[in-house]
Amino acid sequence: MARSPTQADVAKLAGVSRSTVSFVLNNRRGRAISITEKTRQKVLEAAQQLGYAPNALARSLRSGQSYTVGVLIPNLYNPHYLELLEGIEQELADHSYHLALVVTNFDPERERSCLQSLFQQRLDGLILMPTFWDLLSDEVRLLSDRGRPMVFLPDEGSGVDWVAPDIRGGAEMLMEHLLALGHCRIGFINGAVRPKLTQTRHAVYCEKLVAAGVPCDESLICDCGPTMQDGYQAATKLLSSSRPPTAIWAINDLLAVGALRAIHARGLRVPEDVALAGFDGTALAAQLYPPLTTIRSPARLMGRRAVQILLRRIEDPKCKPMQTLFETELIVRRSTVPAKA
Amino acid sequence: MARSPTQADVAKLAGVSRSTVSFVLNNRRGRAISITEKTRQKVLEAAQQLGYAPNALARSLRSGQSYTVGVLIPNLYNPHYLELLEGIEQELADHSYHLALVVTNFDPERERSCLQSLFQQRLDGLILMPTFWDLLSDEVRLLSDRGRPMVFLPDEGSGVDWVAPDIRGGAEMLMEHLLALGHCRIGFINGAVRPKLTQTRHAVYCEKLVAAGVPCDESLICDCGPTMQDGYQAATKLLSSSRPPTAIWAINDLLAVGALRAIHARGLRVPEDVALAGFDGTALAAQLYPPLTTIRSPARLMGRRAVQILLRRIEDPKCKPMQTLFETELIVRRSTVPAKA
DNA sequence: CGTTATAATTTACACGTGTAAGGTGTAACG
DNA sequence: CGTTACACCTTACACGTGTAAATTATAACG
Repeated sequence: MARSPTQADVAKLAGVSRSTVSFVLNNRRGRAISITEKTRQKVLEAAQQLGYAPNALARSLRSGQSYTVGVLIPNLYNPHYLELLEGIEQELADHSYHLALVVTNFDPERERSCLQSLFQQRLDGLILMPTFWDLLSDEVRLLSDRGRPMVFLPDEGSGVDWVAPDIRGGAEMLMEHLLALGHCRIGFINGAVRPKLTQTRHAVYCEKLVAAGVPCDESLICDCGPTMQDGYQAATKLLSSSRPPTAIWAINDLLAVGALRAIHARGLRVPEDVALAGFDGTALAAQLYPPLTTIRSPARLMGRRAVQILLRRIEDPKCKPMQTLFETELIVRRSTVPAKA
Repeated sequence: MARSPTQADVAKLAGVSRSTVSFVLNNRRGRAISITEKTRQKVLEAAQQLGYAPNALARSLRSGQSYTVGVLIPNLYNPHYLELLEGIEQELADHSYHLALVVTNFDPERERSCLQSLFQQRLDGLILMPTFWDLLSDEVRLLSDRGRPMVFLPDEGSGVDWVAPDIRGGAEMLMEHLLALGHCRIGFINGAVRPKLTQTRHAVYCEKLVAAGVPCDESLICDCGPTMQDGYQAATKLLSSSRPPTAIWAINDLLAVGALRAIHARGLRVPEDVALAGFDGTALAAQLYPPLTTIRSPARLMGRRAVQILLRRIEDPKCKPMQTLFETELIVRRSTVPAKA
């Protein structure tokens, strides 16, 4: 009921000064400050009795550290982002850091207000998952100038810290896989909320087709929104074309879920009639039927690494940019290669 | 580079006292404090020039409000929890509150340390999604006694604030639906991480069978973990029995995903050979093939409501317990009822 | 016993803010 | 001209903490 007890309350009860309480409670062994065992016990007992807990805000104000990291996530329904977030959360927890979550929905305004939080010292650092940060370069530069730590995940920029998967490598493996299976008409479902996030895969898609001597048919490329439902509609559109594709590549696993339903709904078999592949290698891909061929990037590891870099940056703001590129891996499953009957 | 500017810096540059700066910046119109337009402009200009932003920590320390709400979530892969979280996040954002996320993995230790945070005034309140809180009654009671606001989502206890879906009603509708379709052997996949979360559905499952004159065959009930993979294994086990079920009810949509793959993998058709139903009514359920019959609870709304209650509680700690039960809805889809051919 | 070294504790300041209370200066009015 | 009223601004305190510096108590030693 009453307000939470403070060191002053503990001090009064124990009959000592407030700073003695502080010394006892922050007792770093081997410190130049010494306390009699007797008063030490008195203080601990009083603290215990009152149920004292230090006020984290006051502590942060004093120390300049909030032990809180902000995380910008575009949405909460794409499992790839969530696996990244899982890694981030675990690593932060391992270091006793707190996690402030902001869902941006790709809205620059939301992102801006989040950067503002970093500004206001509520946060020790920021992990920016795919964002419009290129549109916010003013704020970002200002924050950089003030030495505010931030890590981009994934986003490769020079002079800043980032973690990213080798998207190009993965995309190449995937296209080679599809082409090697003999597919010439490959549909491409391109969730185009952010051109920046999709441009590499789009480029590789075209390059690999051309390299294989296949013309890049624009009608096989279908832009759409970010949800499963969008993937369903995109695939439906591709399949109802007069010359439908024999394989479909959805730019991420989430869109592939919708695409898979669209294929099934038309009574087509996967992969016999239409092969299907995704991207990201989420757990969901393995649980579809048939299980989905995809490119795995080690999302949880990437999340953890982003935190490691951020914490390193916090403790040493001057150290040179840290950037990690993670290998990706082709996971071939039944959605492109039928079980040997 | 240099530390962030404070009101003192602004004051010095503008040539006024620090508190004048504070008055200008917090300028509540119609306040008893008046400032000359001239100095007002001087201050604003100086603040602008220095890029001043108020220190949120100091402000919180002073005001006793952190404008941050803690959210305990069991994990980040069950879409139902994520939809609840979405609602929470949106409503918090609408009220300019911050969201501190803690993933508990059903680990009481994690939950305890999170409650500790509330203790330390870092948070204004807490939203507890399914937790072991009944095991933490000591801490919870202590926090309650100190008037710390918290809302349970979902968890019905007397004397505390909560939001919950009508699980019993939903379960009854679902069982009636399956029984009406003529199913007698109904498998029940029971993700039994927390008995408390599943006991109602389990009870209804038995009651409705008995009421229909069908004995409750224990071999049709399969406990399992919380992941899609667990659902796959559970369904596989059920289907490989000597007398396999003609319908399967997975206690949530996530487990149903795995179950669906298991059914398909055995070459069985849904719903002709085995019908399948889930629970929660997540977006994922609609995107499976065939689309999944399920019980919808308005997750985003529930999340929003939880926040509304919490904020109400924060502004008036004395008001009587607020509890909201949300209606659930049976969504019949093709996984139990075939399309009319 | 007086001095001194050192252990134990306290006083004092800082972190950055909001705001009550006090102090100036100017204008109005008797 | 003296008083009063008011607009404007500043001084002063509080929030709860960590810690340097100053102070007091204790013990050691000549």
